[in-house]
Amino acid sequence: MEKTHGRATLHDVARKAGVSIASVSRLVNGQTVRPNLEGRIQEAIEQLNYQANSAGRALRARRTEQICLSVPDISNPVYQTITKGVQLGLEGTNYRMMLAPQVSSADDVLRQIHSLNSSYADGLILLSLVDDPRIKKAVEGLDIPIVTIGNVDINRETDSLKVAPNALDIAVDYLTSKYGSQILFINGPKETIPGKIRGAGFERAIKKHRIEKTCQSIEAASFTVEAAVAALSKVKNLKSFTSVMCANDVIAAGALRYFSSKKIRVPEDVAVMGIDNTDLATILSPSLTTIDYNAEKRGRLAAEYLIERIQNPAAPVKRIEVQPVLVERDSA
Amino acid sequence: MEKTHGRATLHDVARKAGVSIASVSRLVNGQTVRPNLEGRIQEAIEQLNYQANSAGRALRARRTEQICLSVPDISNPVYQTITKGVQLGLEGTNYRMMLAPQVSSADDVLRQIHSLNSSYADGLILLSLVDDPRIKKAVEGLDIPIVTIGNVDINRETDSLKVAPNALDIAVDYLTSKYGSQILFINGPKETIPGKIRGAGFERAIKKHRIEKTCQSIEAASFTVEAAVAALSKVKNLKSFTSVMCANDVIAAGALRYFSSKKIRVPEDVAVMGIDNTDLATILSPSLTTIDYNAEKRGRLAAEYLIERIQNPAAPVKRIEVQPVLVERDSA
DNA sequence: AGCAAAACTGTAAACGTTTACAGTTTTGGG
DNA sequence: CCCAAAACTGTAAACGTTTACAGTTTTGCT
Repeated sequence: MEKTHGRATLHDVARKAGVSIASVSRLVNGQTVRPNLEGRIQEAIEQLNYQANSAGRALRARRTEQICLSVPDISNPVYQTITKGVQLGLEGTNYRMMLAPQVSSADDVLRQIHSLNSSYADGLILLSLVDDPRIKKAVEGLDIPIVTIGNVDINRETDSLKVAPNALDIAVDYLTSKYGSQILFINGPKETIPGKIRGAGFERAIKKHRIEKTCQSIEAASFTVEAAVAALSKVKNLKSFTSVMCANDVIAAGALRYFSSKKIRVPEDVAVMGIDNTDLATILSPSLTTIDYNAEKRGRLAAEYLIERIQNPAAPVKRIEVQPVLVERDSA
Repeated sequence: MEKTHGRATLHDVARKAGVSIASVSRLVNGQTVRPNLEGRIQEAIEQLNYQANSAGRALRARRTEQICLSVPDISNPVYQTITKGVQLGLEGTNYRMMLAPQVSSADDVLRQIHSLNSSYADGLILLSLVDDPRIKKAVEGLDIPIVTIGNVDINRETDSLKVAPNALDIAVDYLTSKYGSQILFINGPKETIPGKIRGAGFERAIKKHRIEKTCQSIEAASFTVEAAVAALSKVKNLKSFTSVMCANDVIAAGALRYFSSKKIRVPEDVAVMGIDNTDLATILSPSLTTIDYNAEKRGRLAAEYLIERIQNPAAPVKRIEVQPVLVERDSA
């Protein structure tokens, strides 16, 4: 008889079907068993509503069928899109996804990585806003595979998904040709990885165009609407710019909000452009011209690559560069 | 000596410290041990970088320290906010959060609930868009506690967090007093739980005001910007309405987008109001007047109640009703 | 039919932890 | 200083699964 309390185990099924637990286990795991057994076992499984216990399996087989996703801030639409992509990539596998709590500071990331030492996940998708030597070190001690999204550099032969660095060239090409060379760049905090990268990208692009003199770069204290509004409202010579390039869509939303409050028309008086092409881009009015960074695809690929790596640790390392794509809408 | 391969175990620590594994386990779990042992054990733990293996613990102690959050659609900002709230509620505990893949249809929910039979989580926070008798049944077979958010009704003594049903009274009161009694209500799909509830709420509110004749209710095919735009563009007598009440902020974003494209000014020509008070509300221009449903708080409480319930299954059932609050901004 | 090889089955051990129980040490009151 | 009670420690079993190994049955060829 099955136990009256708690869920049915392999033993219960085996007893009911009159076979050994090994046979049940094998059937459950997709190995072939003799047809006469298979019928009885299937029936027993059905009747007892048997489902393999994760902990038992994880302990013995040394795999949890869980992966961990670590994103800096779930409020940012780009991370939501990545999260969705990861979910998509997991579809059809039997991997589950842990969503790590907010991991914005380096300490958060470290704590997160450290916690993985208790082996509750088979792999990690790491997205860090910050770059810190301690992160590199912590990651080396970790014995599960990692896939990184974005430009976090860790000393490890790690699969990674980056966006090709020419996004700001595309943006500056577009803006200058359409609105002239007076571009204001609103960056996020320079101590973040995207802040560094996108800031450098802008500098490179305007240098290439030799328009450094007519352009300017300012910095919002964070990648939020409020910080963008605050940064923008400090700009004295706002009228001298014909377009505003924003380091991401959220900052662009801040710019739109600021201009709307000042009755400055977009794009007639000033063009606004974002980066990421998140859901925001079509929600905002005017809809946002932006550079698509393929967040969903990167999330999906990250999940797929991570699982491939888990299943085949020796496979060659994948370092993918996704191409940014200009998406023209109404704001620029 | 510790093993050369893999992570250190209790045995490794015990051997190094010259004590029994039981003592190490106890120290790790916060029980008191004699000071002379404690020092040695701590040192061994440190040196071996020991961290208890989740699977071993889960198997033996019958708790995974994981909870599962099941949301219909991570693209909807309100679920993002709830997710964030849950994360907040988990902070300071050592519970981890699994984010279930998209569970929009009843089948998805069923699959999700069924999968929990493999005991990979100690509890479930359930948010369902749909109501289905099979869900009730599936939930009854589940042997872990559940906290529901929203009006999903399951036959179980379950902790739940709802929003008091007077939100649409508040909204209609406000709109009529400020913009008169010509209100167009844009609902989401009526086969969803929020669609049903909010639709009924609107009917009740306009009946109370005896303004049924000047109001109208239309239905968007889904809770998305595009569906809202589509629904709105089919309305012939749009000019006869002085305000538009939307079943949530996303639909309100669609309304704003539609009006902006038609050069209809908000709120001068028509007022627009949403429900949820998500991040969208401040991102949109004009910023959205909306009814705050306290998504973050509900998420946080859901997590806290779930953990309380896990730790004390016999505690009295909590059925909380959060009060909706009008948040006045620029759109109405 | 007979036999070797192939295909399957069952037994038992192991994964790393918690915990009941019995045994040991410490504490503190007289 | 003695002794009972309190506080702690160690031993060993158990949680539910997978899997090596040895044993059994089936297959397919002659």
